[in-house]
Amino acid sequence: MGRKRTKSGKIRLAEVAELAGVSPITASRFFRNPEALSVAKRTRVESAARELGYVPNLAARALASQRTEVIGVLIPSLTNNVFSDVLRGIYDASEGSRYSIQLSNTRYSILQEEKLLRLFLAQKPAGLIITGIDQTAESRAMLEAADCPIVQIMEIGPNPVDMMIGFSHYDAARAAIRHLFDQGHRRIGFVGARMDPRVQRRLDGYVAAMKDAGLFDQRLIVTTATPTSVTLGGALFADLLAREPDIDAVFCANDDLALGVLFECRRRDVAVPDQIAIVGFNDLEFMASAVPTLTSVRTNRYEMGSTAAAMLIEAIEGKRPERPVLDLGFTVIERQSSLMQRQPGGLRTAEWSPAAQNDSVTNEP
Amino acid sequence: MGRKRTKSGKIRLAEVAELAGVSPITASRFFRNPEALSVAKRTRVESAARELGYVPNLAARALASQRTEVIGVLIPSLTNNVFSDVLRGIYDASEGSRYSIQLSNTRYSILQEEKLLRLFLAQKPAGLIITGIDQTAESRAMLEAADCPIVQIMEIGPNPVDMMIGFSHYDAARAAIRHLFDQGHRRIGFVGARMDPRVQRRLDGYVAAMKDAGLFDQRLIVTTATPTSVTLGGALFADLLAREPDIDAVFCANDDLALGVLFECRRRDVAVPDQIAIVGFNDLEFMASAVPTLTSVRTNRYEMGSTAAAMLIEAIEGKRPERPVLDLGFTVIERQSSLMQRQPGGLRTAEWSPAAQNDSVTNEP
DNA sequence: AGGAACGTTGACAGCGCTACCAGCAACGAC
DNA sequence: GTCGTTGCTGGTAGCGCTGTCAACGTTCCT
Repeated sequence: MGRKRTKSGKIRLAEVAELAGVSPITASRFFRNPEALSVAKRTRVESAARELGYVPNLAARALASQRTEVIGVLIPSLTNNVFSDVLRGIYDASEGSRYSIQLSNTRYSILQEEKLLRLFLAQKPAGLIITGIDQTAESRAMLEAADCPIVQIMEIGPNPVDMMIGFSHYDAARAAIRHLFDQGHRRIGFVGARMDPRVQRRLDGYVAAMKDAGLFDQRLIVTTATPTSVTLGGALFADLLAREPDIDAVFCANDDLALGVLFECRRRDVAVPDQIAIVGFNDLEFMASAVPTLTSVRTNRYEMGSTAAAMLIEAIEGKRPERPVLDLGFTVIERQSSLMQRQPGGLRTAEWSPAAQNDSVTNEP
Repeated sequence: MGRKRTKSGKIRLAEVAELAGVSPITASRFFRNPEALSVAKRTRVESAARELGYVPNLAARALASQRTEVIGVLIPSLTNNVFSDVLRGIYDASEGSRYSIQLSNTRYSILQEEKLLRLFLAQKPAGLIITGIDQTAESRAMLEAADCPIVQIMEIGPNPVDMMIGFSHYDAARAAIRHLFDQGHRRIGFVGARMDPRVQRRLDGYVAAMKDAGLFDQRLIVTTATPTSVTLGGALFADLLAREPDIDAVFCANDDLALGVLFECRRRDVAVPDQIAIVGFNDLEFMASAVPTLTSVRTNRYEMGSTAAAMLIEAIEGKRPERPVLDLGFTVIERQSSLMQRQPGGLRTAEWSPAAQNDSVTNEP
């Protein structure tokens, strides 16, 4: 009776084919492209597979077809809330598809990223999602030589490797500062941590806005390479306040820092927003709940992840998007921490959509 | 000249072997068990591999060896901070090993878990990390039949499938309540969300502690199946307070809820801890930074992840741990939000270590 | 009616690696 | 000196699947 089963007792494609009364290759096609089969054989194979509880062997498939059904994802941090939202989007969008996610953590190092990229590409992934637009020259070359679709996420920039989805951190920061100007603030501090490329571009946006208004002062900027935390936000703000007691607002490069600043204000009995206005970045869930509620720049992180994965899967399957670069925009969510006169509703938003926009404050260099 | 290269231009093991002047199988052994080679051949293969930039084809390896070098990880949520810490531990511990992590999200559904488990096991993972001790009977059967090491994480219970690492949520909750008793609180509310099995066991611990003290009152408990959030913490607390205005403390099933409660207190001008004491669970970073600082039960999440992965890898390689069940314990971090008289140092801790412990409050049923 | 075009199916030959077993030299025990 | 025994190396034969191409009807066009 030949070898009916492998020693491990697993059902092979050949068994399914035999039960269905077709050749193995026909059974194989059923799983990859059912439309190519006649209805009769399709149902036969389907019921045979179900009856035997067949599960394809992905290793054999990968070896024979010279490609895997793995989407590689490179992100800089697993701890950061921002990435957990993005990841959730990626996993949600890939669920139900044939593709599985292979995740790796670059720890904010582009050298580590290069190393992981080499590893990933050697396994011929079906597609790749990478964070940001700052890769080493070597990484860039590998990406360009890769024969799979690639999506860069988190921000947009001039030279996409392939597809790109994100928003302008520079513009978002400028919009936040403009909001503070609108509320009458002039001595606006900047608090930033980690200082990865995207935080750096937020700083650039802040600097540009301040310079445009003739209000730039280097001493208003406090940054550190240390990873971000709520506690750190409080500490950096304390430093800033000690040095520049006349500041009237703080723009924080992320919401954890903003929460830390809020707590530090409370600790020092500094009134928010009357003495110090606070603006954060990302609009994490707690911002709406804090007392006072905290203004932040909402970024569409979940959508970034899910859209990136969806675009990637489409591209893998040959349907390339009409526009390879997608700007998801951002929204300044104005809340109590930065509004000088309370609004009746308590919430105003200044949305910035990338499509139809002619706004001098956010778009000028 | 035979086929020197595959069409894709990739270096194969055979090329490395040829350059090194050994047989392919010897080259293969170099990558799996270098000690089995003579020093001369070892160095020859090593330099040949380096020179050609050889990267093994994992699909072929998996197919030939009938096993993969993949560690499957099943967690219920990607959003929850708790799991991002655990995950970081897992990824850190697996880095540098030959194993790669395959992550899937059960979304707190044991049916989804069962489905994913079936998928994972079909690919013969090298090992498996699963969350919690509540699996379907079907899942349980599959796990017991699986021929790979398995670690259950996040909590400990009576019947490990294989290895287990975590702590007693029940005991941790009791320790938190005991701390509140010590501080003179009697009408202690419970605020919980999502109500997954571990939160449920925290509730059980709370109930047991309250009953033991003769202080149990069903009306002190507010729970919901809704996913947790800071905002939700405030809302649940508002409900509780409306119904039971005489409460003097709240034990929150997690720190997000606790932060929400703190904000709600601030919103209502309820003094913390003088009118209401607050205790959270997990000791996320912001708890130490809040105003007042928030008491919480510290859980060793990163260690749980890293130790689980390390144990698993050891077990995969044949070195099974002496004790398959590891209790990582917890620590009640006492901070301002629950201390009736301020301590000079501002921080006291009541550590509970699983090893040498004879504490009636935490260990009685 | 002849032929092209299409849809459907199957035979064959690997994909790149490792399990298994055999072979060979060097060594020590009797 | 013979016989294991050990350490290292290589040959053979797949692992389970799919790419390629050829072959077979069937339909449709001219």
